[in-house]
Amino acid sequence: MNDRSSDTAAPSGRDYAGRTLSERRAQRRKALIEAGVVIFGDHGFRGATVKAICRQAGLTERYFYESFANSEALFATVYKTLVGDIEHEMRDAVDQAPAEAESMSEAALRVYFAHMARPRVARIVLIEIFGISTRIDRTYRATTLKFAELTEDLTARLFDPSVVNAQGTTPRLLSMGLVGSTIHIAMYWNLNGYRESLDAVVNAALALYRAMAVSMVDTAGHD
Amino acid sequence: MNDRSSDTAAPSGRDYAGRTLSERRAQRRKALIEAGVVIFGDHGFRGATVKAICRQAGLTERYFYESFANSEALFATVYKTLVGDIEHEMRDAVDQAPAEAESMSEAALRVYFAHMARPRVARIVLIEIFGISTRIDRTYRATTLKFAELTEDLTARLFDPSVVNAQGTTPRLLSMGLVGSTIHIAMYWNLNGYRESLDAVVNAALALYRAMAVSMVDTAGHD
DNA sequence: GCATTCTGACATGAAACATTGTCAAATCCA
DNA sequence: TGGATTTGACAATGTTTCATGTCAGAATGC
Repeated sequence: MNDRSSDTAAPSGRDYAGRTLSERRAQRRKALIEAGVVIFGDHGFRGATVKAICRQAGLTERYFYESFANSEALFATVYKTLVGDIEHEMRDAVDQAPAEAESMSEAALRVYFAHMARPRVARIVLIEIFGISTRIDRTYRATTLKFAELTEDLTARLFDPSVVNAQGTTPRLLSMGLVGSTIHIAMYWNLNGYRESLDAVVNAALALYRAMAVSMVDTAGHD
Repeated sequence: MNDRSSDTAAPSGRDYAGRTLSERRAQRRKALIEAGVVIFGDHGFRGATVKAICRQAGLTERYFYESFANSEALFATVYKTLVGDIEHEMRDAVDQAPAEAESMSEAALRVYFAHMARPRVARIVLIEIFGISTRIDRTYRATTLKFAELTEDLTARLFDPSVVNAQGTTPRLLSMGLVGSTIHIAMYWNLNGYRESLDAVVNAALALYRAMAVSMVDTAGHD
């Protein structure tokens, strides 16, 4: 359902314009992904046509189906590419930050919101991802889980199991809640026209993480 | 763009089957909204056809266009109806709860998650709402804002402006974050097959509200 | 009872798109 | 250079669905 390796074309696979077949294919595929960011980001998934994407990529429809089975497959790839880049950059920022939960969290959040400041990326990652298909919904769930796990890694000590169980809830639900607060602040930021500064949204998201930390420490201390 | 009052039909508007014209129209409209919950909830917005909705409602296509300009208009009405019911019931629960922030918050959250326990409602309100059109996106933003304001009303004292400004953020962003954490816990609950109990998700959401409250009080006290 | 209106089943037209196919020009390699 | 392949532009086909139209029969008020 995702990508295609070979299909209608190329019985021989010789060079063309100084590039091998696989190089040409990879380049076209990359162009389609970048065009997908533009078209999906500007018109949404529903408003995007294969023709418009190919036009943006400077390719014709035939090459679309060389790399992707349909526009949903391209969308899934676009989404995974964007999220993968963000995750990678976030992990780098965490590694380079002082080894302390607050600094690491702030570094990660700053990277996240810097990406969400790009309207096309924000629209794809925050809005368009929903309601396309159950398959894509599963991709979203998996992605969110990964970020929740990242959150749990970062702040593992905040979610002392005994404390958590005493409150009658689970660390997974709490970290999903924190991830959701971050996502939603970004969503509001985008839908409301980016009126707030980057610092403001980073601090708001961070305040919730900090509050959760403080709350946990307090609860543990008073027991 | 939303609903229609009169159109192709009825130059006279006499009774039929013991009901006036407006009564019949209202009944058909209601049937369409209820059918919309089923069809949109089971197949999503993209997977829903006017024909399927009419079939579910026990009506023919003509009566669809009597009440709605297109399926997007029906979806908007379905969404507003569902959210309006939830909001109404939440406010009732808050009014009947002990006049104390934690009890009121818990009462409201319990109502919210009780509704989100219905898969069709959850899918429409949490998933399908996104990416249909910019108009619907605005509806979502307005709805979320209303819930953020409700949160702010409930916990006004938690968001002492001086405290908040000292943290370099705004109460609106914080309340949006809290609303987002609640929404996202519900989304996870739904996408993950409702594995957790109602109490567990209510407590997880409540923990974040409580944490924010504790954090604010602490910060204010230490200044 | 009867002309009129309402209803439901189905037909029809129109538009948008995805996907495949055609073909001439560009490019390669031998 | 010449045969083969790759590319790009565009046509063609088929499907889907919306939105409206048609029409016979049911129900109404007078």
